[in-house]
Amino acid sequence: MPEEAGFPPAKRFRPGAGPPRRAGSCPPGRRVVMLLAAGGGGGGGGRRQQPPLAQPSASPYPEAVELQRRSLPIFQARGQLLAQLRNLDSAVLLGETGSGKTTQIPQYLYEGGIGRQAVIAVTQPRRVAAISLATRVSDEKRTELGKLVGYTVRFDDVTSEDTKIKFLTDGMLLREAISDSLLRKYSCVILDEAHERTIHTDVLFGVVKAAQKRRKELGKLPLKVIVMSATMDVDLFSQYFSGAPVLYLEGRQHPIQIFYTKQPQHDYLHAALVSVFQIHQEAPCSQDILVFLTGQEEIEAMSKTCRDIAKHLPDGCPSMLVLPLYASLPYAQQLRVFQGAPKGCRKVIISTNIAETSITITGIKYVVDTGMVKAKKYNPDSGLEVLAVQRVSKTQAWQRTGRAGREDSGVCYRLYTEDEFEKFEKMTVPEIQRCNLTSVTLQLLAMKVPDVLTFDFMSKPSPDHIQAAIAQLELLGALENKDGQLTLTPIGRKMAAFPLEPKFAKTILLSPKFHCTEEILTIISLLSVDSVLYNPPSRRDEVQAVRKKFISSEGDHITLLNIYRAFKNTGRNKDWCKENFVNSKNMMLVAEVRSQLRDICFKAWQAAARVPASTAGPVPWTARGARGSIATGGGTVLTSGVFSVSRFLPNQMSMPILSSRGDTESVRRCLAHSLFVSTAELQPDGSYATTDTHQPVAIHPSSVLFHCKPACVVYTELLFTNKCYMRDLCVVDAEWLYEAAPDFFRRKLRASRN
DNA sequence: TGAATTTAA
Repeated sequence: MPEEAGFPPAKRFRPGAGPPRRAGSCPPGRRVVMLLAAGGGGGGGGRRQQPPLAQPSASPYPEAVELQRRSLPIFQARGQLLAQLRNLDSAVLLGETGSGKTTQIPQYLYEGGIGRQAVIAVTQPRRVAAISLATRVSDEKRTELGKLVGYTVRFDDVTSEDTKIKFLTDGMLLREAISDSLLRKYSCVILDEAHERTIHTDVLFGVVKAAQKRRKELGKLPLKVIVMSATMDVDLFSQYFSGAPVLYLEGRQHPIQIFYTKQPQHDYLHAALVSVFQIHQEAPCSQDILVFLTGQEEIEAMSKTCRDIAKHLPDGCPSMLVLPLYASLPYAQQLRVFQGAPKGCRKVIISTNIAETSITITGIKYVVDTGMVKAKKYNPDSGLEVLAVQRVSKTQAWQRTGRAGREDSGVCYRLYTEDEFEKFEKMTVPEIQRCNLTSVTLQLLAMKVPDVLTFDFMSKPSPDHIQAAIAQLELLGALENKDGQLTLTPIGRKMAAFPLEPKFAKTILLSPKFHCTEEILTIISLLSVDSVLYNPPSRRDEVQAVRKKFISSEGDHITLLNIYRAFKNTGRNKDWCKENFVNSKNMMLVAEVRSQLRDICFKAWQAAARVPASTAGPVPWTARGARGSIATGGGTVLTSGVFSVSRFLPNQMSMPILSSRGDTESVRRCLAHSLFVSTAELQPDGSYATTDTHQPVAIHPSSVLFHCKPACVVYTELLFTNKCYMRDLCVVDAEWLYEAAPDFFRRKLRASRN
């Protein structure tokens, strides 16, 4: 293979769960039950007699579907699997990709009469997966989606009273746990893709374990927990669920050849380029290539280089279709990776880690793995989040490799040596140890977890890390400390009702005081969705020219508000989006988020009204001489005397959703009052430093304030990349900040010192 | 003064 990269002979692997193994030797779990012997897909050798389905009469599906289900590797283990699962409270299921575990196990349980008393939940880290799995399983059961089999994701609940098998995002189940921490609706919770260790799955581990224990103590319907993982590191899962047995299922993956480089590569981009063209010159052009790089800029640059080189290849060499792939690419361009290349042309996809799990492309024969990712790390000392290019973990490398063997045998070029690979971390550090914990902490407190610091996390974040989250929540007024016991304040409870970062929830809850809830709802929706602005580096001048008309000297929040208004005024027009370099898919999402938040404003009020007066506390908003229009929440009527409110309030009202009309100052005041922890001030030397810790920071070049030097700003995000950048800034008056939090700012603000 | 991985509620 590529001479410069210097690949020695390949090794053969069956990917999915990791390196090759012999049946007897692994996996390393404690009580391992091998449910399916090797050779499942081969067809040769002694074919086992197929066990009949639970009730012969319960087979209403046409033969084709039935045959298809029976042909899955997992089917041969069905009887054993059910026998095991019937008697277990908890189990860990290690199933390679292609084993059929996610679609079949919920059906087996249901058909076997396990967990029929209530609902079987299957969680997924991603929305699309939850939806497509539910669709698939309801097809297999020949039922209408939303009847026996349904799904619940944000903005979309396709379930009914008949639903017994429910696919949902892990974030959604977590949200449900806030109002019912015992998960009473469910007889069984299957946590799928557990190896990905998303922050939501990790919190769910603890929630589900606690619910299981508590239900047992109370003599209620037992809760069965099944953890499903596609990688070998299941020991931790098993230990966490008091030594739950590990059931092992073999999958059906195609063999993949792996090449390592002979020498370490100091320039992985160059090595990737060489590899791509080497493959291109040698392999049949119907075989596509997938390259893993780290980010947009790198990918765009590499795409351009590839296209340039492809133009000047010798005769007889196939042509090349180069497609970049990353999350912020407009949806229409993302879709192109699924289309086949024209005849005589090879498809080369250059992607971020989005193609590791989120997007699956068929027909990939070759994977080129640079061994690098861009990922967030958390620095507990400074409390800063750092985004940096780093080495992948072994798990990630296997995941990438597996992308080559989905339909047929494949090849993976690893642009690092085998020795280097051996030094990679075994697993990716779980997200819960890598990011800000304020949201999680608020959610746990809303579930009335007695002590967040001792919460039974599978992989504990450091105490400093949790303490920092508690401190943030205290500053936001969400917490109070009653005799050493942390509890939520009434505002804190309302904050937990919003599917937002706590500081954004607080902003909304404060907005009535500034008569600008309409505007704040829009701004917060825009901030809580992926960027609606599309900035192709190659068309920078065009973008700048077009964006000029929206720009506000008051900062990014007001600018975003202008863009949303323009979008709305054009009737949510897609062509308008395209002309203005606005990501229409994200913009539509903003509108959905906004209406959800608006609903919650009404509900949060109603919920607060139900709390007895003694504990309700003062209501955070008062309607003094209303400017603008008042919207009422679907005829909400509150009984007077149920809660304590200021005497200025009328008897009958709901949370006032007012518009400040053209008054942007009150919007900025509102932001100052809720984001005061995140302020930075101009220093005498022209640089910026945060007010709180005097961390040197800079205005991000994407900000409309990049060329300006306002004295004082609040920002919504701080991220360390090349520098410590503030993103989404709003110009504020130092006086407003002082007014918002006099204790916090005493002797801190430059303005108050001078 | 110069640039963002990804997912979810």
